[in-house]
Amino acid sequence: MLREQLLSPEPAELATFLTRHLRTRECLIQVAGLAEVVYHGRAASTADVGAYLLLIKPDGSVQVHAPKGVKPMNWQPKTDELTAFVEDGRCILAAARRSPQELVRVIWLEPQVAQALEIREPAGFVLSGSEKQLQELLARQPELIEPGLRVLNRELPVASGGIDLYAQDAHGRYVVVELKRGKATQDAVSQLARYVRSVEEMLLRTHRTVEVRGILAAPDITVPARLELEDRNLEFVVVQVAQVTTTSPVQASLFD
Amino acid sequence: MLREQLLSPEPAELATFLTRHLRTRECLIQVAGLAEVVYHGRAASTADVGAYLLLIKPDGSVQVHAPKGVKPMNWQPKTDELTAFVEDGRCILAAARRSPQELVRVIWLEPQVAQALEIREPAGFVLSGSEKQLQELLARQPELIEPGLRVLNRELPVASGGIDLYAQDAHGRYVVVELKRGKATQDAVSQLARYVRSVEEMLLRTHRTVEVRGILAAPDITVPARLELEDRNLEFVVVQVAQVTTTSPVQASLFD
DNA sequence: CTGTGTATCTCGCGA
DNA sequence: TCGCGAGGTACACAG
Repeated sequence: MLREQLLSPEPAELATFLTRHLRTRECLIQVAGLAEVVYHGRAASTADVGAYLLLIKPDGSVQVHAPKGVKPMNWQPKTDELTAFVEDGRCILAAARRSPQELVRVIWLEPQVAQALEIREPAGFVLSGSEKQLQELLARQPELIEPGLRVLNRELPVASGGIDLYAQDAHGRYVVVELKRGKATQDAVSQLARYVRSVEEMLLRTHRTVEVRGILAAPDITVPARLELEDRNLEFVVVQVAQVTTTSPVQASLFD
Repeated sequence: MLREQLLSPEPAELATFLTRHLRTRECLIQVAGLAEVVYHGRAASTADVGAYLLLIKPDGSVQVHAPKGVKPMNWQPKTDELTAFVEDGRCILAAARRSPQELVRVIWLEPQVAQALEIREPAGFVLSGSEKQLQELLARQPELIEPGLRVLNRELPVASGGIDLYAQDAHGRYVVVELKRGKATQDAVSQLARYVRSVEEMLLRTHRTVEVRGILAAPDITVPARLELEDRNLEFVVVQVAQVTTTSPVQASLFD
């Protein structure tokens, strides 16, 4: 799996190494050591010489990690041009991107370890608990939101954006449901209000008068959001994706 | 800088290695090889056996990278408990976190390379072009928004959230300015409308009548946002953080 | 290509 | 802690 490793390579060595593996696009490339990083694009940034870790994935994405946090210090999600060369006696990696026009340059002063790791295609990855799943669940069992609710549409497109669930209640009133997988904030209330307004406008083109209900469905809601919700005459309903509560010995020991 | 490296370690070896370096919290730890990853917390996920790269930073953050994308496949931003042990003949890394209660487990089937990299403290990192900078600029030169505008407050706290710029125009009318560093969307319009409403309510407690203007200041705006803005009687002003347009030979060659 | 919305968002700042 | 908002957000998806 470790295809190649260089220890404290010379600039030219590193450049050759990088160029070779960038070409094949088969390996995850890593370089660790002292470097400067410059970014220019949507914003601009400079990082003084420090000990950083560079990752280049086979898909061309680039990330430079500092010793803290999950987020890279600098990155490039999709590179259109990825080149390594020697300039002023130092190896430089340049990751460029059009649209938006952006450039990340990593200037290696003291590369310590460079590796090329062979990576097979990614294996099956399943994530559960997303909003999409919640939507599917509630589309099947709208009574979890309110008895008598009938779902007319999912992801109903309306004046930019889609309404999570569009429904009719037991009295025939139209209902806009906005789902959130986490605690609902004021943003969600604004979003819901926007959709309700769109639906009202839409219905007023065919109906004389309309009453459209707006329901925010989430496991929880912040206090300010709740206030604004009530202020706007919208409603809140608790919904929850069932989480398997495994209490394996390991987990128990780690949390207790 | 490369403190220690193991090639194809036995489970017990890897566990010992991890435990030792987790204790010192001095090194960035890396393990690459075949593993399974399980996550359970705000959501839940499983990844089949695959070739992944594990990074553990000195601050305790954990990330598991698959061969694609900037985002890790699994991660843990801040771990309260980080342990490595052998179970059923396999080395397991467990990263646990209270609040939210979350657990990431990496089960190593075939660890290939494990490294401990010495990392010095992060060097000076300067980002320019942020909204904060834009705010500072416009607070100093409010005439860039509108002639005669006087800034009364920055980050004025109001009903949860802060108003970027609170000002008064040449006619003495109060003005709420919402800044965006990028293209303004409907969200920004909602936000601005919310703030204008808050200010109106606030002023109505001391004034008989009020007229509060709302200005969205950004380099650009989406069409739907513009429509909603006009609909709500709010205004848009183009502002731009000056971007240095370096056209160094390198950049030119990379983009042309 | 833009526009929109989700995210285990992360991260930092305040109350 | 919670709540809010920014982010070079990344990323997927629709029109």
